This record gives sequence, C-alpha cells and structure tokens, in this order.
Amino acid sequence: MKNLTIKTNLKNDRAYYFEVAPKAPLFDSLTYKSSEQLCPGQRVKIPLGSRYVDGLILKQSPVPLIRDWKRKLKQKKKAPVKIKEISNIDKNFPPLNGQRIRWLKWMSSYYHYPLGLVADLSFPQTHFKKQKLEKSIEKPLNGFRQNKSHSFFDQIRKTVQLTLEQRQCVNAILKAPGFNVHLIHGVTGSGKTEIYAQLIAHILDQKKQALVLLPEIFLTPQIVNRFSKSFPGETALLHSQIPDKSKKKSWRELISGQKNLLVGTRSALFCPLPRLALIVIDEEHDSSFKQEGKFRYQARDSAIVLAKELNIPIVLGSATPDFSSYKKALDGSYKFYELKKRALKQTLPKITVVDLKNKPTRGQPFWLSDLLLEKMTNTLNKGKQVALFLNRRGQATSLICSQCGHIQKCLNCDISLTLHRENYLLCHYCSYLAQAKTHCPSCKAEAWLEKGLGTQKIQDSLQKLFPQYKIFRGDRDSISSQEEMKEFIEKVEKNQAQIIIGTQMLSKGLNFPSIYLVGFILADMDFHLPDFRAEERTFQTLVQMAGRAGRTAFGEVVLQTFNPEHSSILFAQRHDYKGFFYEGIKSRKQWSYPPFSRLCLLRIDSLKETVGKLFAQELSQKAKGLACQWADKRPSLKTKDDQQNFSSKKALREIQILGPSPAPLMKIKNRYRFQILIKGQNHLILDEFLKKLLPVIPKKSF
DNA sequence: AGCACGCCGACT
DNA sequence: GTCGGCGTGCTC
Repeated sequence: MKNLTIKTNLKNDRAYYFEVAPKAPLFDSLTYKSSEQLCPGQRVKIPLGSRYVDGLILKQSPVPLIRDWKRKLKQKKKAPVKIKEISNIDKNFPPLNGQRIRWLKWMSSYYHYPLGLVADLSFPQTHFKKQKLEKSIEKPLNGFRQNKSHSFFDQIRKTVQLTLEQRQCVNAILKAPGFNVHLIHGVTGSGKTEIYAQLIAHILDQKKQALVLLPEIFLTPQIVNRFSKSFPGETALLHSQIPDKSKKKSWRELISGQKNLLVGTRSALFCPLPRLALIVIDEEHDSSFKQEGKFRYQARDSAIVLAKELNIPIVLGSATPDFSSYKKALDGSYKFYELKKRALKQTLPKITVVDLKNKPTRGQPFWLSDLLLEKMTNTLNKGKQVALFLNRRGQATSLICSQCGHIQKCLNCDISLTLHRENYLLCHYCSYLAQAKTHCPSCKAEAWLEKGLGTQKIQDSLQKLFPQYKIFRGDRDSISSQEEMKEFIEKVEKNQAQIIIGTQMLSKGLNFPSIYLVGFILADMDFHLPDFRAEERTFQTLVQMAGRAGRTAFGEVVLQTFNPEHSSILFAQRHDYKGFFYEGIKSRKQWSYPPFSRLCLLRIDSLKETVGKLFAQELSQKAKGLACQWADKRPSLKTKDDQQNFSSKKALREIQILGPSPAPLMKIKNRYRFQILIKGQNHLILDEFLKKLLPVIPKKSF
C-alpha cells in the first residue's frame, strides 16, 4: 500500500458507504465513505470528532443511511450530519471473517461493552503509546506449513501410553465432530494434559489450528513446556508478560498459519486463528478466566460461544469443575467424561484433618499442630520434600496495639496494613508502603502485637524449628515473573530446598514429583467472604493443592483448620467432588444463586462517601421502579387476575434488585464503593432488563 | 470583561 | 475516550 490518502479522480468518483464500529465508547456504529470497495472485517483508520481512531468495517451500506437521521433532523432542524471519509485501510491484517464478527457482536452485546473496543482486541495489543501506522506489509500472508509431513498423532501415540479412561475420552471427543462442549472431570494427576495433547496432535495433522487457554500462564511453565516440546515449531505463546515485539510476531505467525497451536491466557481467545478447529480450556473453573476491569468477560463462556459459532469442539477440563459447568454436564447439554484414576496408578493422597481449636502444642507456634510437626519431621528425615500452604503473604495480617487496640491501617483503603519483613507495612490493595513505627500513633505505647499469619512469618518460625533444612517461599513477593517461577521450579526439582512455603499461587499446574507431604496451615481462611462462591473456591483450592502431593508415589496431606466440620473441608478430605457439588447446589437453588439465576453487580464508587451512597440509593430506586413498570408491560407476564401489585410481585420473581449496600471492601484507593445486585431469573430476562436500565443511568464522575 | 474550571453531550 | 461548548463564578 503506497499511498495513505485516497485519491478521488473522475473515474473513481463513486463512493462506497460502510458501517464502521469505531474504537471509542460508542454503542452505535457510524457510517463512513470510501472510494475503495472494502469488505467487512477490515481494520481502518477513521476521523472521529477531532481525532483519528481505529475502526472495524461491519458491512457495506447501499446508501448513505445514517442511524438516527430522523431524530437529528427533528432536534436541530437541519441536517448537519456529513459522512466522513475513511482515511486509511490497515492492510497489515487480513479481514476478520463473518463468524468472528458475529462473535464480537455477541461479546459486545452480552457483556455490554462497545463493539469497536471489543473488536480492537482482535489485533495485537501494544500497551504503550499509540503505535505508528505500519507503512508496508511486512511479510506476505501465505501458506500453511508445506513440508512438514509427519504425523504428530502417530508420534505421540508411540511415545505416550494412555490409560483406558484417557483413550476412551480421546476417542469419544474425536468421534463427535462439530460443535460440542466436552467436560472432562479428572482427579488431579489423571492426565488431562495427555488428552489435550492427543486431540491437538489430531488437529495439527489435519492442518488445522488449536487454541489452549490456561489460567495465569506464567505460573505454569511446566504445562507450557509440555506443549512446546510435543509440537515443536507449531506452538506460539500469548500472554501479558510477552513483550510487544514477539507478541506481534506470534500473532502474525498464527494468522498466517505458520504456527498452528496457540497456548495463552484469556485474551488469546481474540486472536483470529483462521483455521481454528479445537479449543481447550484447562482448569475451566479458575476465576482468572474472568476478566476484571472495564471490559468484563468470562473467557470460558465466551470461548463456548465462539466454538458454537465456528462449529468446532471445545474441551473443558478440571478436577473441580465450576458448578454451572458440572450441572450442564449432568443435564446432558455438555458431553461428560470422568477420569477417576491417576494416570501413573498412584492413589490419591490421604488427607488428615487437624482441628486447631483448643489444641495446646508443645512449645511450637499455635499454627503448627503436633501431627503436622511430626509428619514433617518424618518426611524430611526420609529425604523427601514438604510443601506448606497459606493464603496470606507477608509477616502478619495486621499490627495491633496491645495497649489501646489501635490498628495500623492504610491511608487510602479501609484495610489493615500487612507487616512484611524488614519492618515495612504494605497495603495489599493499593500497594501503599510505610515504615512500621515503633510507637503507637494513638497512645504512644511501644507494644505492637502481630495478628494473623503470613508466609514470611511461617518461614521464619520454621527456619528456627528446622535449621538444618533449606526453606523456599513461593508467593507474589518472591515470584513476580515467569523467569522467577521457572527458577523456583528448577530449584525445587533439584531438591535445593526441602521445605516449600507458598500461597495458592503454587497450587496451579505445578508438578513436583518429590513432594511427599502437603500441609495446609489454615484451610479455612476464605469461608467468611461475602461471596456465594466462597465455599466453592475454598474447596477447589484445597483439592487442587492436595493434588500437588504424591504425583509419582503415595503422598499425604495434613489439613489444619478451626472448622473441621465445614463441608468444604469434609468433602475435600474425602476427595469427594460429587458430594460437595450435590450439597452446594442445594443452597444455590434455595437462595436462587447461579446456576439457578443470573446476576449483575452494579458498583458505584466515589471520592465522597455521602455522594456515592446517595447516588446508589437513587439508582436502586430507579431500578426498582423500572423493574415493576417493565414487568407490567411484558405480555408474557400478564395473567387474568393481573393487578398492579400482583404483577409487581411477579416481577420480583423475575428481577430482584438488592441493595444498595457497601461493597465488601468499602474503601479502596481512596474511593468509597457501594453496590447493587440485580438478580434475574435467567439470562434473557436479566439482559432485557439491563438493556433498559443501563442507558438511563446518568453518566457522572465523582 | 476575561478566564479557569467542571459538566454534558456528541462523535457519521 | 476525547474534545469542544457552555455556564458558573471568581479575579483583575
């Protein structure tokens, strides 16, 4: 492409009109013209207001038809709308196909986020300043691999022996072509990765492409290595830690078909693989598939919709499936596979629960029971490794003055500061950092009491108890990059440390064959969270972490808790996912939480507490009013004895507005947060309601 | 009068 | 998201 401006000579005088989704927070597409014939899915530069933005061609319009033209005319009594010209066509990327565009539109509508901003994710993201427009096409986009003629499938089959369960699963998935959701519920160590690899091999042999989504990829170099080794030359990696340059390179290789396996985190879903034929979501229950921030989406759910659009299979795998996924598997809307045995014939580790209540210890800290201490000693004496888990990093969760009860709090958040080594206080929410003072600012006493446990504290205490052993700590303070994680894994594998202490960061995808004993210092730290999924998450974490024990031989788990009777703990102890599911699903039904309803959380935050609160109250009132009014109008709700009151009640069954209430952590980063929960009987009802409510929320910043 | 600031709405 | 228009209110 040599010229960036478009010449309009006499011959080329005719203008073509296109609907474009601009990369701006606009929910409507806009009409532009061009002297060139363009096709949907092309990326263009367009003038918008006084600047230029990227945009995506949606479709051609036969006439310069402008949305809302009539409304404009009425308002201003003249037609000030002039159609601007597309200023540049980005030829570095081939146009997105119709299926991709339809999927992007679905994403935009389902997650209530402007189409142009969603669509932009289908192009490599550079996260510094605006990129210079590329002058020329770097490489011709041609050709899938030509001279690679060997079969991955044959090769893998030769080298890897599958269990019967695994083989049956692979065969069943291969026999169901087209769109199907396959849920693999496999205990930890049951070899789900092998199944993925076999399926991928099959896809690659057909000269098609596969996508594997993993949660927080930089924490799981082992599984990534597994794929790159099996499919050398075919694998590309995409996640946030990859530098922009190589990200662009990978992207190019993938859309041109030079690479055919994409392993990445949730955003990799947007890479427009032209011949995508299989999607795998590993650890499908993992909450990091949920994108937080401005554009909130669930990558797992979005992937299912994409697979449906492309009519290709999607495989979800987990040892602890999400309740909604498992329910769909039981209902029969997902195909379901159970792997009950560990691949290398190990048994699942034996889990012993220790009640920490009223258990005097013999001199060791309260969080170390006699049993755990004893088992640790035995394990270490046998030359094997011990891993201990605790969901809190730092030294202590808070510093409390033993004289007046003053707690050291963050200035910006309503959160107590966490004491870290070297005497500094850190806010885990806004990273506010302060020196720990020797005297209490309130009563001047010099009597700080450390409350709560952190991984650092555990490390220090254990080092005193086991001076002869080396201890490694794995949490976000000690591991912040993929490199550090790799190093950590290597050191552990080389037995450079005998005791490993970590947060749940280490529970994901790690495979340390030499770890025999896994101990949970406090298994019940997350119960109390005001989240209907808190128990599910605790259970998942416990099972995942317990799964780190005895990957190649028999292993043991000690689970310390103050709530030994809690169902998350009891079922985890028995490795009983099913039992936990049936128990948990009952209360979901009783309180009509998902999967028996759909939720939407509106969060209001403000620098001023009163302003935010008032706004939230007004919004809640508005929503409640709209819910009743809206319900009355819905014909499906009308019954014979339908009166105002009655239908309002019925509306409450379909839509419930709960709140406002202060958000669980009311003050974060100097902002006061309130929330309103909207509960809809199902997605359609909720979405229809939201499409009415969201546009009438006044746009305010405060 | 002149300007700084904040709010609101438009953007084809 | 970003810009411009416009009203308010303060200052020279």
